[in-house]
Amino acid sequence: MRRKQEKTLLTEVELEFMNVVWETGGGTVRDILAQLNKVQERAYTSVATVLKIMEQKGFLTSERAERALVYRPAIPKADYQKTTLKNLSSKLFNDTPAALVARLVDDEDVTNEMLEEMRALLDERLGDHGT
Amino acid sequence: MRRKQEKTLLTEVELEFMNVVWETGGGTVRDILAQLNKVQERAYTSVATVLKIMEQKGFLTSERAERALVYRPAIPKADYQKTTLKNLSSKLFNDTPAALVARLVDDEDVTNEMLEEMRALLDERLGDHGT
DNA sequence: ACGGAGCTCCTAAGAAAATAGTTTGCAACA
DNA sequence: TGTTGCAAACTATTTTCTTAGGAGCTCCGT
Repeated sequence: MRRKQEKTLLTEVELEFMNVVWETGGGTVRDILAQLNKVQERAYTSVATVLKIMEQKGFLTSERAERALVYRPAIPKADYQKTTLKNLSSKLFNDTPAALVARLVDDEDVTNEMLEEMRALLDERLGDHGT
Repeated sequence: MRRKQEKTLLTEVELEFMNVVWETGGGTVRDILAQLNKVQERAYTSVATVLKIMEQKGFLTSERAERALVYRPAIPKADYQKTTLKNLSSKLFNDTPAALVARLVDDEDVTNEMLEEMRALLDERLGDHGT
C-alpha cells in the first residue's frame, strides 16, 4: 500500500489541470475541458471527475453559477511552487537549496541571460553586491 | 489508463531507495534494506522487488558477487537532479528557471548565507559581476 | 407537460505503484 | 546425502491514478 500522501502534491494530470486553472483563473468544467483539449482529447466526465477530486484535496474551490460549477484555484501558483521546491529540495538536494541552484547553473541549456536574471533576483533580495 | 511514463522519473519510493544507493554506492538487497529500515520497516521481498524494477527502468545495474546481487547506480545523482529540475521547470515554471529561483529566493526559510552561496555560484559561472 | 440538452454524481475498469508471501534454487555442512 | 539457510524469482494483494460511462436532476423550448 502506498504511503498516505499528505495531499500536498498534485499528480501529473492534476498539475496539468491546475495549470489551466491558474492561467485562466478558473471556470466551468466545459471551459477547462476546452483548454485541455487543445493539447489532448479527454471526455467531459474525465475532466469533471478530476476536478472534483482536486476540490476534495483542497486545491480548488467550487461555486455554483447558473447550473454549472465554477472551479477556482484554492491556492496561488506561487505557493504551490514553493511547496514543490521545498519538497524537491528535501528529497533530492539534502535540504540545500544552493545545491539545487548549482545544478541549474551547470545546465548548458540555461543561457547567460537567464543566469543574469537569477543573479539580479538574488542581488535584490540580498542588497547591494559590489559594496 | 495512465499515460505511458517516459521512465525518466523515479517514483516516491524509488527515489528513497536511490538516495540510499547514491549515498552508499550500492550493495546487496540486504545492505540496502538495512539502510532503509532505519527510517521505515519494509519486508526483504519488497525491497528486492523495487530494486529489480529500478534495474529494468535503467536506474540501477546489478552484478553477482558471491551469491547475492550487488546493485549500483546506473546514473549519477547530479544527472538525475538535472533531469528533475528540467522537468519541474517545464511543468510548473513555464520553462523559465529564473522563475524557479525567484520562488527559492522569497522563501523565508532560506537564509542569507544560502543566498550568498547561490550568488557565488552564479558569479563563478558568469564571471565577475562588480567590474 | 414532455423531451432533450446539459450538468453533476456515482461507479467502475484498467494500469501503475507499493508491499509482501510463496516457491525455487543452490551451496554449505552435518 | 539429506537438510538447512539464504538469495532471487515468481506471484499476489492492496492502493492510487487515470479515464470514462451511465444514472439522474434541472431547466428550457415547444
